[in-house]
Amino acid sequence: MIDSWSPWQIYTDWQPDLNSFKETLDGGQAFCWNSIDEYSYQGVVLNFPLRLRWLENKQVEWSCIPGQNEGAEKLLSTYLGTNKDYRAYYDTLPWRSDSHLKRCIEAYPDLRILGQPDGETLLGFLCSATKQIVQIKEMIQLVRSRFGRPLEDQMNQLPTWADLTTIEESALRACKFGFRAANIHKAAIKIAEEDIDLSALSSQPYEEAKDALCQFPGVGEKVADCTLLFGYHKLEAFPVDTWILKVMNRHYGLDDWSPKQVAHFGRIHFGSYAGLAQQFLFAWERSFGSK
DNA sequence: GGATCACCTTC
DNA sequence: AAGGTGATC
Repeated sequence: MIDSWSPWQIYTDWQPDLNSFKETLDGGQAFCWNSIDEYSYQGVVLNFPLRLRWLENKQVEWSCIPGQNEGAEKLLSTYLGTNKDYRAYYDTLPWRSDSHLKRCIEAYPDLRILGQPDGETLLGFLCSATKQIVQIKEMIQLVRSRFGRPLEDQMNQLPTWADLTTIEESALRACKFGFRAANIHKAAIKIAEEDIDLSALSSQPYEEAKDALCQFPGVGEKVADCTLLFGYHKLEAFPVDTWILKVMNRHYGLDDWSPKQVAHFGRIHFGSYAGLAQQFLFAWERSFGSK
């Protein structure tokens, strides 16, 4: 369709290198971005269709649907993290004494932790158990196109948790959700019946919010930590998945440590911004750590 | 408590 | 085997 996207606008608060740009949007924090070409992505966040592109001078530009400019700009400032002092975050990480972490940061110097809508983040990571990123994206895309509110140009909003109460488990299974369908259906019912306000968790401390999330079926420590890190911007969350177990084994000598033990080590070793460190380690291992 | 296994489906 | 969780022993 002609003219369905606004003119490109400069996003002034982030000037990433190309690797950091791609890894931030499409490195497993979010499952809604599809590449248009080597330098740009299109996706839908809440009810905002968005495009982001990277230019040679490290400038990032964005575009939305005409009429949504104001809302889109506000959303992006949360999503990409305006006024966050990443320099200060890096400074607290132990890269001075941790040469592997230093190497990971140098590979993705402008990597950011996204600030996604909480409900979308929870749904995404409820889909993530023993799935690869491409598969999670496919599941999310299917449920979006079949059950999400239609937006411009064949794009759809992700179903809300209220929407999900009306979607049968079998319909979710038909979206390739597998055994995750039951968890998601039950979580939706629980949210509705107990009148749970997911956004209220953001004002709670990390441990309390984590306990609350772990009450949902299908949410254990790893899914809770991912939701807290990418959906509530709680940077002390340190998700431990198979990649992080591998990292800790190979680069930190933690042989045969349990996920719980590794999570404890991570919080002690990396500190208040352990989740940011985790994302560097994760990104590096996936791209450069050989099998 | 810690270890083991089923759970859907696909690459 | 793939970005886990929950039930069972």
